[in-house]
Amino acid sequence: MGRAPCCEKKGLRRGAWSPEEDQRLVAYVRQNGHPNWRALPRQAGLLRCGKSCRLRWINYLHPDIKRGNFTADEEALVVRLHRELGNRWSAIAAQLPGRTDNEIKNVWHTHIKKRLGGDDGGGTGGRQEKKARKSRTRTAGATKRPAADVDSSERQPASPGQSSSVSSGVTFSAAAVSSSPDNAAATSRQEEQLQVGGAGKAEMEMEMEMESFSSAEFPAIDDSFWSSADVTDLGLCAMDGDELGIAGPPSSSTRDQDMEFWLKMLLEAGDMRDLSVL
DNA sequence: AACCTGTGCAACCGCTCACTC
DNA sequence: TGAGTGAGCGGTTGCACAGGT
Repeated sequence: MGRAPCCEKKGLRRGAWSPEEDQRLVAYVRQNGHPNWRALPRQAGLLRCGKSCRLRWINYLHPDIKRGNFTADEEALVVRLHRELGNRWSAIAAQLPGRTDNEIKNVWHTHIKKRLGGDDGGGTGGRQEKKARKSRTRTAGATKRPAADVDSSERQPASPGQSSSVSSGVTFSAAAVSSSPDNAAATSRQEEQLQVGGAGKAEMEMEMEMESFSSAEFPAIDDSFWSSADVTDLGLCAMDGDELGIAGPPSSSTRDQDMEFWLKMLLEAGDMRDLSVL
């Protein structure tokens, strides 16, 4: 019963929105609201799919949207809500005024999940692998947007207040943090890496060793840890070791020292479990 | 300087739900 | 009651850019 496509794609623009389009959309919605997204683009004089307009409005143009990096509190809330609600981003977004489901989803996949120690089993788990593949093919001269696409000069600059690399703080070694559910995934990641590169094999082996150590010897760090003694409250995202009063990973450290540092951090963090914040 | 790789985010895709007729 | 339609949601992709080699 093939559903009709949400819009006739022929002749419609795709890709990044130009300032003029934004302006039109905002002006139209301000004046008329959005009783019917499907009809809106035509009425507003936009060569866009209604769905696309809706998305643009909700995720970017809506006056209540809060731009910029997530605060520690917001991240903590996302972590907690995700634990309660799963990947129901819209439900999570409802608890974070000014944040959209899309934004939260992005933040989750790019920042938080990584910090929590990798794949949560859902969604974009294969991202790294795909990216790697893509990079390989891209250099061989592949992916470009369709011709209908906007040219790059029209591309939106990063939104106001948004630095393009917003990486917040410390990057955990996946091995050191890997909390129990993820061992399989982590292992496969490592296997993958082992296949890819000959260099650094010793490091890999060490990581794998560390990982088996962490899963065997560590008390399992369950999700409640991350939500109770929140990551941010441990200062793991925004502070370095000095600020914590803990000797940070020596700047010219060897990898072993790094490992030791993070192990120590995690062990100490484990003692902070009942520092319940939320 | 040139190239390669990883990251972050905006946008798209496809599915499901809710509603109407 | 079932088909058609619009809206919403979650997953995925494409691209720019930063950092590394």
